[in-house]
Amino acid sequence: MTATPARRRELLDTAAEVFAAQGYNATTVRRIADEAGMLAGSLYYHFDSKESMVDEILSTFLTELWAGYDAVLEAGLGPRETIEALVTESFREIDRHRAAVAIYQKESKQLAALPRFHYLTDSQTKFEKAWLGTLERGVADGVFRTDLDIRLTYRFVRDTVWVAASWYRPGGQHSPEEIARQYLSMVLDGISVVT
Amino acid sequence: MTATPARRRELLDTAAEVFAAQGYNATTVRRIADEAGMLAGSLYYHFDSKESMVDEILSTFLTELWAGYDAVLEAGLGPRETIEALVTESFREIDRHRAAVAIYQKESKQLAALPRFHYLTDSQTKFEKAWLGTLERGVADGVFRTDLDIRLTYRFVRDTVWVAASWYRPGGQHSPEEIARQYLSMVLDGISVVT
Amino acid sequence: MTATPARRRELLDTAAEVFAAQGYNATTVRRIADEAGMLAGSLYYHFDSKESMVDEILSTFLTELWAGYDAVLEAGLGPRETIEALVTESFREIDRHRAAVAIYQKESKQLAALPRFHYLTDSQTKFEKAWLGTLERGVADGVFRTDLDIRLTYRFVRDTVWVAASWYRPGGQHSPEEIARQYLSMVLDGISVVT
Amino acid sequence: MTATPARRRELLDTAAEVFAAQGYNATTVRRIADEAGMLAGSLYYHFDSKESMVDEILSTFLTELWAGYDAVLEAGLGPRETIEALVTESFREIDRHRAAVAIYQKESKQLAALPRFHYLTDSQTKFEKAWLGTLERGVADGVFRTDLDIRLTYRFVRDTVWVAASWYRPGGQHSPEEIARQYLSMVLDGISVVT
DNA sequence: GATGAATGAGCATTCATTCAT
DNA sequence: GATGAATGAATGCTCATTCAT
Repeated sequence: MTATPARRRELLDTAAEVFAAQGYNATTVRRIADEAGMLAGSLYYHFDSKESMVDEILSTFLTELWAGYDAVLEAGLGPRETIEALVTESFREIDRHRAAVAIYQKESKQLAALPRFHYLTDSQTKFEKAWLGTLERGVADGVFRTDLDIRLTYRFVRDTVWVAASWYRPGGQHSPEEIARQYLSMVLDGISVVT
Repeated sequence: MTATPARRRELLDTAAEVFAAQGYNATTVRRIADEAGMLAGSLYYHFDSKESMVDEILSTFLTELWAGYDAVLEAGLGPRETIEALVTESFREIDRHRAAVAIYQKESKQLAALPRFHYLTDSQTKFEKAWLGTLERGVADGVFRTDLDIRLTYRFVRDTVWVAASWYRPGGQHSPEEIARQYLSMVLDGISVVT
Repeated sequence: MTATPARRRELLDTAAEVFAAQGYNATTVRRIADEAGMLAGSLYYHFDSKESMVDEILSTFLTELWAGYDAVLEAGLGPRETIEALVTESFREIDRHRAAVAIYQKESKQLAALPRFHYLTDSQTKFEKAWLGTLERGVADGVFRTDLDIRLTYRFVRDTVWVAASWYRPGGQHSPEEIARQYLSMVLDGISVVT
Repeated sequence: MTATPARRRELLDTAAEVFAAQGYNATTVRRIADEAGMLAGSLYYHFDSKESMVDEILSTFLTELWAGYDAVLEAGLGPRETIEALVTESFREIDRHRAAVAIYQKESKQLAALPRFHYLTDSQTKFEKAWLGTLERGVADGVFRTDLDIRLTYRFVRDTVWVAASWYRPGGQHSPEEIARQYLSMVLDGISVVT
């Protein structure tokens, strides 16, 4: 007999997969239940609502993400190394929580409108502070170019990394670290040959 | 008095705005009608269905996009100049069809499953051929780096450009051309200072 | 330019045809308008409502039917000859008003519930009185069998005649009079060979 | 506690009653639900659609009808006895499935246009073959009159029997067998006194 | 822990009807 | 006489959720 928290995880993983594939709104509770081999009503023994399922999926993911990010940010690295570490950590999270990341990308804007999901906005703010701050520090330190709009750069780097969740498939050709390495190489040095 | 095609356009613009903001599924026909100052049923005088609205929004956009892309591709430019022209053209399209682009980004995967939207898949294929081909040509010509996974590079450049639709607001600080210039600068030369 | 009453007739004939083919409820005003080469709204210049169209179709038919029936009933014929004349007259009406008869058969029960269509019920009553009365007279006179339930006989004869509207096509192989002759022959003498 | 198939039957019986009384199109799903003491949406737990309800009603009826008919047709009876048995069987079916028969009479033409109801057309064809064949055999054998249009006779007998569903009420004065006996007597020997 | 059956609110869509032009 | 555009009520259907068993 599976212990309750394990069963919960299992169900949430199933739900996350379906949410990621079909979108939160387009996913019916019945579909999740089907995938989990039970009837729709039975899910309500485990969860209060469909909303609380995404909630748990996203908050679990964000908790882990911030554990990793905070560790990086508190490590006292230089701006370039911080960026490198954040990107690498991000791809690791994508690897571990692909579905959750995809949901986050697609649905967080909608969900953030609901009070219970305000933490998404908070996270967004913290996120921006971390990345933008690091980039600014890098510009000040002379490691990043000064001729670029810093907010544009921020969006560029941020999106560049996270959209990867839309095509990334765990167990593919490249490890998350390898993908991070190539992405960083492109972001930092560009794709053109230096002449 | 508004001519019929003008009214259609007006309504589609309204619909596109709402679809982009709330997502296709989460958007009710009633909401669109509200926004257009009419009753839900009245929309059906102009359109067959909610589906045919997105259809017209997306196909109009893609038609225009490909007009621009085809012009670039047939201009006989070198790989670097082609990439530059495609990126610039893309940002111009984002400027002109922000809502449509956002819808395309968020919903095309779902919609492409329906027969009537197979042209989305076709477009996707043509798109990949155009960009990937140009990148490969660039690598062969020695203008793009050879040490990068070419498909990774493709996704990097592609996503980098189109996600911009999620935050871009027409009439903002930068013109589409200026944004294109800075994006290109980052993509081609990187964000780090060459030492 | 067509005079108004002629145009009305034309439109009603069109409507009757569609009502008969698709059923009253299933027929949309738009469909009738299409068939008449105009827009749905334009019909309302000629008629108050869809209901008033069937109303006019049915009442016109019933007026003519009763003109014929009354002539027969007042002719002072014997029971057998009366039945023969009524059946013949009925097939002539089916020939002239096929669509109206078909509508009457299919929809009168529903429509009779509405106050404006109470004349359908009245007609039904008169109808029963005429047929049932004649049959009873025939039984009393010894021209019709006495061993049959008279109401059953009435229904038998009535249905037998009118259902023909569901398959009858004007201009077919047999004239209405010929069909009447054969029907009467079956009803009166049976289909089996007398041994 | 009602078992599932029993509940289904119950609901279908309710639906059939309403369909027969108001017509398929004019019957709203809400009305059926009202009659069944539940909400409209609840019906969809048991059935896919309004269409699938008529489908099940009609196909169940036809299955039973053909069981009876086939038994008769395979019994090797003479033409007259076959007609007698078919008519009797028909009235028994009307007795058992009055609502279904009424629906079949009124709606099958419309419904047969839909692919899922093609079996209605098939049944119609088989039906015609059975009756017409028997009549032809009877004419050849000299038990039925030769001076009648055989197709007219077929329609006469067919309609004569089935329209009865429009007025028949189970539990009435006459048993189905008695009605069949009188109908057969009229059809075979006529209503007039042989002089 | 799970099922079966039902709720109730909401949704896309249809359609008879209206009316200014 | 007819059109184009809109109304508003109703319809079939979906779906998250509840709850007795």
